[in-house]
Amino acid sequence: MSDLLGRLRTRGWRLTAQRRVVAEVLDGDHIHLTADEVHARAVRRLPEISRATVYNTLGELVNLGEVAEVSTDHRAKRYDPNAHRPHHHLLCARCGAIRDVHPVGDPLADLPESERFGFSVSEVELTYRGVCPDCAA
Amino acid sequence: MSDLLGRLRTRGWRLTAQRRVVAEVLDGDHIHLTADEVHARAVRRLPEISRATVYNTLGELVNLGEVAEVSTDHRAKRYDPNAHRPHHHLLCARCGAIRDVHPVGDPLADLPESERFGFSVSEVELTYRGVCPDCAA
DNA sequence: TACTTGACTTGGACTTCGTCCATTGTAGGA
DNA sequence: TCCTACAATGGACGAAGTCCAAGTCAAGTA
Ligand SMILES: [Mn+2]
Ligand SMILES: [Mn+2]
Ligand SMILES: [Zn+2]
Ligand SMILES: [Zn+2]
Repeated sequence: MSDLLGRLRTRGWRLTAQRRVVAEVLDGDHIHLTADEVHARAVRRLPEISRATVYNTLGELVNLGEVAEVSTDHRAKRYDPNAHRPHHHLLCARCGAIRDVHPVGDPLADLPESERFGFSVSEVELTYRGVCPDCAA
Repeated sequence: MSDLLGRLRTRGWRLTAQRRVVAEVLDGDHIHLTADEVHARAVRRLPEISRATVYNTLGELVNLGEVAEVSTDHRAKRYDPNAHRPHHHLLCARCGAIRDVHPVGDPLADLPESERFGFSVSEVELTYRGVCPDCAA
């Protein structure tokens, strides 16, 4: 996320207060906020920012490959600024906590040709579920 | 899915026309319908069946472990009658086609202890994405 | 600095997916 | 056949997200 704004400027992005705030809110590790959570935090810094703008900006960041969409539960999408180093997710079935994880090996290699049905397979998403230490206590 | 209705009856399920129709609609291989698709097909056999009943019945089947909920895209949940033999999914990014797949190896074993953050991990969901033969042509 | 303009933002209407609930109907046992 | 607890209904409601016409403004130009 470090020099996100610089990278975006060179791509012709118009730098507005709203976009700056959305980028700031997304900064950090193990960040997986919903659009409404992003909006709530953005409003603290820029009270007049609209929900529509947050959705627009998140969508653009996803298209540019700067942010990844994550579907953990069947609820709202979550937005992950850690899009540059590929990773997977571990989540707590009780409280919804999410951690970035890096399994060993390549799950793509585990899908034999006979199980590909003629598809050209390019991507794999892996979600581990369990109970976190806090919820187990 | 074979003797689903029999199994449900022994569990004290009241056997109604609506539930029978929902079960019939879900019968088959590589079936991953949304609730509204289930409703549309059910209506053909039982015109007065309501959306609420379809949702209720699907929810019950999921709780009983007879049907699995699958979240492929970020849209509607899909209902998978193939809940008894565990499997994963391969889907086409263009047309949304979904196939059941069985990767080799155990993805659970690929998550080292150091990447578990104290969680007790019990479940793993694996989704492959690509382009199906029809869409590639 | 002031001007200009196309890109950006806004709020509210709208859509989709799903839940909830009061009322009505009925499966299955007595 | 009758009873009644469980199930079905449809319409209101809610959450998440999209769309649009109108207003605003970033940044290039002079
Ligand atoms: Mn992540
Ligand atoms: Mn399946
Ligand atoms: Zn937890
Ligand atoms: Zn396809």
